[in-house]
Amino acid sequence: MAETPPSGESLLYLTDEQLRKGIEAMFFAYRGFTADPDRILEERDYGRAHHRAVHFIHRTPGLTVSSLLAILGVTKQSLNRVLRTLFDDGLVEARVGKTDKRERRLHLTDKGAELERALSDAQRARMRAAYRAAGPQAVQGFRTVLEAMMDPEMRRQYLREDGS
Amino acid sequence: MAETPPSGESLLYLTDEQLRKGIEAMFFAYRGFTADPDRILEERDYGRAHHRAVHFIHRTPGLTVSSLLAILGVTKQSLNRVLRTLFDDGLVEARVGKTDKRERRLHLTDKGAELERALSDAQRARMRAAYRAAGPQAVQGFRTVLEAMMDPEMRRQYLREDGS
DNA sequence: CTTGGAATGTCAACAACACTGACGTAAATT
DNA sequence: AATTTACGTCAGTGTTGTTGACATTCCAAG
Repeated sequence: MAETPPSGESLLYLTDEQLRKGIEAMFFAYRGFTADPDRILEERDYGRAHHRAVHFIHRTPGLTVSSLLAILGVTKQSLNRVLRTLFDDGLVEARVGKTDKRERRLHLTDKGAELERALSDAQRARMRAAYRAAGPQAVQGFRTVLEAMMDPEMRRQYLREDGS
Repeated sequence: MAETPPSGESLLYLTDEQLRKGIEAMFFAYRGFTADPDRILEERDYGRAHHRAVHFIHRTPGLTVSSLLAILGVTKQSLNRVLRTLFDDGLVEARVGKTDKRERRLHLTDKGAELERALSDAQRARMRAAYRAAGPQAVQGFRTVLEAMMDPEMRRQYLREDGS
C-alpha cells in the first residue's frame, strides 16, 4: 500500500489502519461524550431521547414539533412518547402557534431549563477539558472533520443559526 | 456569534456557545458516522451491536468473550444474544483457549470477514472523504480532541495495540 | 364554500438492545 | 477440596425506535 504520501500539499496518506483508528476514536469518544449526561438522566428517570429533545428546545425556543422531528430524525410516535412525559412532568410547554394554530411551539419551563443546565453543564465540562487538553488548533480540526462527516442535510441543521 | 474565530495560536476562550456547537457537532457527526453501516446491516437483518462485535473481533482475532465485554461495556447477557446469532449464521467461530480451556477465543469466519469488509469499507469511505475535505492538520486535531474526550479506561483500550 | 393537505396526537403491535437477577457448568487456582 | 473465574442461559423489564391506522384541527386553493 502507499507508504509515500501523494505529492501536492494535501499529503493525506490514509491507510486503512489510520482510518480504522479514526473509526474507533469516534466510537470510544462518543461513549465518553454521553457518559456524564447519562448519569444525570438516570437519576431522574429520563433517557437520551429526553436529553436530545430538551437540548434542541433550549437551543431554539418555540420550535415546532415537525422541526424537532426533522432534526432528531425519528418518527412522530417516538418523539411524542418523549414529549408527553416532558409535558406531564412540567419540563416543556407547548404554545399554540400565532399565525398557524395547528403548530405547537415548544418551550422549556423553568424546571426544564434547570434540567437542561444540569445536562449541558456536565457535557460542556468534559468538552472544555478535552478542548483544553488538545489545544486550539486541534479544536479547529476537530470541528472541521466532524462537519465533513455529517450528512448534508444534517450539516444544514448544524450550520443553521450559524455560530463560530 | 463569534467575534474572533478560535483558530490560530490564540488561547482558547471557551464560550458556552462554542462548546454547545462542539456538542452538536458530535451529535450530528455520529449520525453520519453510523448511517452507511446501518444501511448495510439492515439489509442483512443485523444491528449496530453486531457491527461492534464484528469490528472488534476483526481488530483482535482470538480475543476472549470477557475482553470483548470490557471493550463494549455491556452485560454478558446482552453480548451473548448478539454472539449467538453470529455463531448460528456462521460469521464468528469460537475456539477453546489453548492454555485456559474455559476461554472461548473469537474469530471471524470467511463469511464474517466479508461482512466486516462491507461495513468497514463503507465507514472508511466516509471517514476518508471527511479527512480529505478537512486536510491533514484537521485530522490530527480531530484525533487529539476525541482522545481527550474518552474515559481514561476507554482511552487505554483505544491506545492498546497502538497504531498511528 | 368545499376540499385537500399539512401539523399534530394517539392507539396498538412489534423489534432491537440494553438492564437485573438467578442459576448452572466446566476449568483453573488456591 | 473449596473457591474463583469464564462462560452460558432463563426469565423479566425498560427505553427507544419502528409500522400502520385513524382522528382532529386548521390553512390554503379551487
